Amino acid sequence: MADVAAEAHVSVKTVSRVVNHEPGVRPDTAERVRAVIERLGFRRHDGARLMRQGRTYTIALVVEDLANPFYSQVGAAVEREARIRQHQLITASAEGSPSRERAVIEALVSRRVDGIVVVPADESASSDAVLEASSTPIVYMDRPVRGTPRDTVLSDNHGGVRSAVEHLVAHGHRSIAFFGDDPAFWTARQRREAFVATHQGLGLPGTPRVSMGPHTPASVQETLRRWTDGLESVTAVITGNNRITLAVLLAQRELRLPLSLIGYDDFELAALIDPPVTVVHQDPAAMGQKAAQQLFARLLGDESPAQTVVMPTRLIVRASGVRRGVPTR
Amino acid sequence: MADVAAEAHVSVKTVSRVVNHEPGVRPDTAERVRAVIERLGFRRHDGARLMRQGRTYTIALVVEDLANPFYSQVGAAVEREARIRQHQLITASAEGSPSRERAVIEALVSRRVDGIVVVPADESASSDAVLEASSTPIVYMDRPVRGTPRDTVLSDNHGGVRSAVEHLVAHGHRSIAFFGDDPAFWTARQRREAFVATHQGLGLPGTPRVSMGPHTPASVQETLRRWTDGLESVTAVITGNNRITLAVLLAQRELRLPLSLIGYDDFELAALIDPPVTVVHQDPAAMGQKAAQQLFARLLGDESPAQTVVMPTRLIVRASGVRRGVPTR
DNA sequence: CGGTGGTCAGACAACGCTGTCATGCCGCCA
DNA sequence: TGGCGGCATGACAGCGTTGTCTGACCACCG
Repeated sequence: MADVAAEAHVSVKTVSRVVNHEPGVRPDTAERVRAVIERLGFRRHDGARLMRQGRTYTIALVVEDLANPFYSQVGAAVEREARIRQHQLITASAEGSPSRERAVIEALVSRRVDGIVVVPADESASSDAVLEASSTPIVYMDRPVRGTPRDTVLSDNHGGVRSAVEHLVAHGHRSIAFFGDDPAFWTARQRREAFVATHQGLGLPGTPRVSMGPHTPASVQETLRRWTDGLESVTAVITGNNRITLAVLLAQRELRLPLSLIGYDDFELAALIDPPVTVVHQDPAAMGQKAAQQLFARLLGDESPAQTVVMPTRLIVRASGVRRGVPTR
Repeated sequence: MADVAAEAHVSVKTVSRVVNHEPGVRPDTAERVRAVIERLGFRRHDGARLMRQGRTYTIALVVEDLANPFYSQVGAAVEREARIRQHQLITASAEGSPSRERAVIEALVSRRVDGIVVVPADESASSDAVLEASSTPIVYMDRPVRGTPRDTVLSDNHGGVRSAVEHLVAHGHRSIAFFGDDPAFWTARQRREAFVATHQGLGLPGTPRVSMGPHTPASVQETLRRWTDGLESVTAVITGNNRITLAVLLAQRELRLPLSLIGYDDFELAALIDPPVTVVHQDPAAMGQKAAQQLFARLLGDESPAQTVVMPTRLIVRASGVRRGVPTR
């Protein structure tokens, strides 16, 4: 900027004014400055600018794994909201490790990002102190966190599972089982509880059959074999996430079981599997958008108490939920 | 930092030394400073630090759409490389628009990111001047760009298509058609050319049947109907990307065509479709990793001439490639 | 013709940190 | 006892901007 100023025989401040379209520069002066800027290929150094202004116009997204479609859709949505508001997005993976997540968040705070959206690795509010000290706004997604209340965007796990159970029951199923993810995950526990509650609420016979992860394809197959072996055979299965849906589909094909199935999370080509798979759809893009909007509201000075939003799920009915199972009697 | 210095009765420079683990501070002094830092919740302001040092320890990735699995895998790989090297990653979508891409790149250059990985929207080197002036290293991915030679990481489109054609021919197919994407895309043109060349190279009868995009499900279905109607019916189809594979699968199901199929790009659950879909797999993670590595080599001072790397593809053989088609005679 | 107000432009400090150089102190040796 | 070297620490400038304040100049009015 100093170079431009010298070349154009003006002060740096005037160059600054021109660059930022500030008023109070005579058109001919501005033109002269612009010409020099063009000639010298000058670009304002945003780092310096933002330092002066105290804001970085940058937000961050911390997730487990960017390649996971759920997170990548969240990422795309958050990036979009950021771009609309002239902010940049830093994305970072914590790879599911709470300690790495903490380190990542601290690094982001050191960079003075304006705010952070996090899908937390666990429920310990391990970065609370840092966030507090720096008063960096944060929005948690998908899973709540203990400690200081913060803005949180969750998915309606309970409603999603309930809609799945109800759908199966409406199609005549009475013997429904649930494959959940590792109960270390909050969402997995939520979905399990929802399954058990709905199972009992609807007065289905017997104890709810539940198998929680971590699963392997072999363990899923083994469990499935056990459940379909005998008089009280399961006729329908609900899965707790994407990966498990895949495992169940494979096992089912292997064992030639005509089970009904409802998967949690929609997936590409679910419609092309035979039979097309009915799923509980959470809308990651909507969740990401909502989280980003919450964050930006805070950045604009919203001081209201922390808020938890529960996003609805939607049952996408395809063919796999209808009765076609092994008769129970 | 000044606050800490005052509180600990030392100079800011000493605080700086402690924060950065520089030698030349007496242990007891360091300890006192650390205590104050802890008490005050001080965090070094990386923006200021990086400004002083001239590097931002930040790289950027510019793609079309973060939610697209191809790009999200690239993103995850690039982020990983960045994290390993203590850099942050800014991700940005250009949504396929060259002008937006240009704006995005200019913004990144203004932020003085240390380097950029781009999947370019088109072949016009529209950001050349800016990159040149700022001497920001850039690596192009998936598609080359005209203008100044730059590091580029491509996929072996020719080899991928050739392996697909050869696989089909090996299974007795003689009448193979190709559905490509919009020829505005460099990769689409590459794959088309590869198809035509291989078709002729192997001495397959007739003119190669090719349909280029943009496609709609309806247009795909119509074309497919035409090609399978009559004596010279097509028995196998090769698709030019993911989306087209999906469209063909749907059309095929609709029309009840027992076509063989090889898709470009692997996709989740390709193994679960009936029959499981044989695909040409490009490895987005490997491409992203390679691109990031190239970029970091430049950041470390590698001054060698721009380099183009072509990453191999792999044919993942499932069932859909074998002969099962309508007899040609 | 002096005063007033408006327009354009520049000087200067500051954002928070670090690189460079200077300083003070201590111990050691001749 | 004077000189020297090494260690711990600090003063200061500067990274590239922008906010604030000041100043020069001009036009206009009474």
